[in-house]
Amino acid sequence: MSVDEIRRRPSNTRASVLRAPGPCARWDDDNAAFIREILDLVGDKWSVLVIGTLADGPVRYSDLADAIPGVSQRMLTLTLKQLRRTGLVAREAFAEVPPRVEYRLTPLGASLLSTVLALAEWSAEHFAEIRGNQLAYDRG
Amino acid sequence: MSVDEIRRRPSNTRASVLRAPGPCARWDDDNAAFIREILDLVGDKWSVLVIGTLADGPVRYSDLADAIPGVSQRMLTLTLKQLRRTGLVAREAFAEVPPRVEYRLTPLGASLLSTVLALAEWSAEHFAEIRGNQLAYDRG
DNA sequence: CAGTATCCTCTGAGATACTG
DNA sequence: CAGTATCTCAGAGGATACTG
Repeated sequence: MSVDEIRRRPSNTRASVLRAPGPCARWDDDNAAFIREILDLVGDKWSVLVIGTLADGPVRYSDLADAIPGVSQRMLTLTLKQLRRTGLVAREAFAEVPPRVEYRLTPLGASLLSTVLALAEWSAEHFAEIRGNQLAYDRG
Repeated sequence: MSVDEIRRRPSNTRASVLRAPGPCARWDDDNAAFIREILDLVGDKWSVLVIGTLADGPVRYSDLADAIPGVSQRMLTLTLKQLRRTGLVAREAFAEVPPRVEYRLTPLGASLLSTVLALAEWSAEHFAEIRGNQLAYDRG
């Protein structure tokens, strides 16, 4: 899929209006909003860390909290809720004492994991280059 | 590169400390911070839209503003500054009247574009499924 | 045209305390 | 254990006006 196809992808929420031709390609409002929605999800402060933690199999709530440095209970709960709503993560509660709740990736979540992994790989590859650019820029 | 390799990738900022083994894999603090840094960049409200707009070649400041729905001058300027600092975007000013300034992707920026495109493609493929999940979740 | 400068608002998110 | 309920605050980001 090309950039332009994504930019112009017909919206299924309302008729998308092609803007008047200009000096460069323009984002259709709907598609810009849609991309932003996915990026909000992926770019969310904790989502990707949660997804990465669930890569190897089901994990309990408290183990998630331990595995992810710095996450608060509130944010972990909100993040999990959001991921469940999107269908990336499934929750299973066991009727035991003490209570046990496990979270795991759905197939959809697993497919996103591999995509996000490509981004992580890119980051790892260009880490040094980016740091160098930042230093050079900051020097003047 | 596997999830675990990314999770454990040795930091070049300070010695990374492997955490005590637990019930599930844990993120090393440094690597979690690094991934968050890249996701902050990519997940930024305007960055990806700017990068996508520059996909086809150099674009002037005011054309960028027109091409990206809803961006304010302030945010466009800040986003471009950030992208330049990271080395994803280059700026060229022409000594003319009226002044002309063009922005274009660097090779680094172009390589990120293709990676982000994979994410956009994933989004497009699973758009309907995600919307359905959200509806189902919201119903009860 | 291509930005800066300033003000202002509103939300993301941490800390803390409580509960089934 | 696995959450929820409040309080609080910094800062992301919009609107507007100004400038080289």
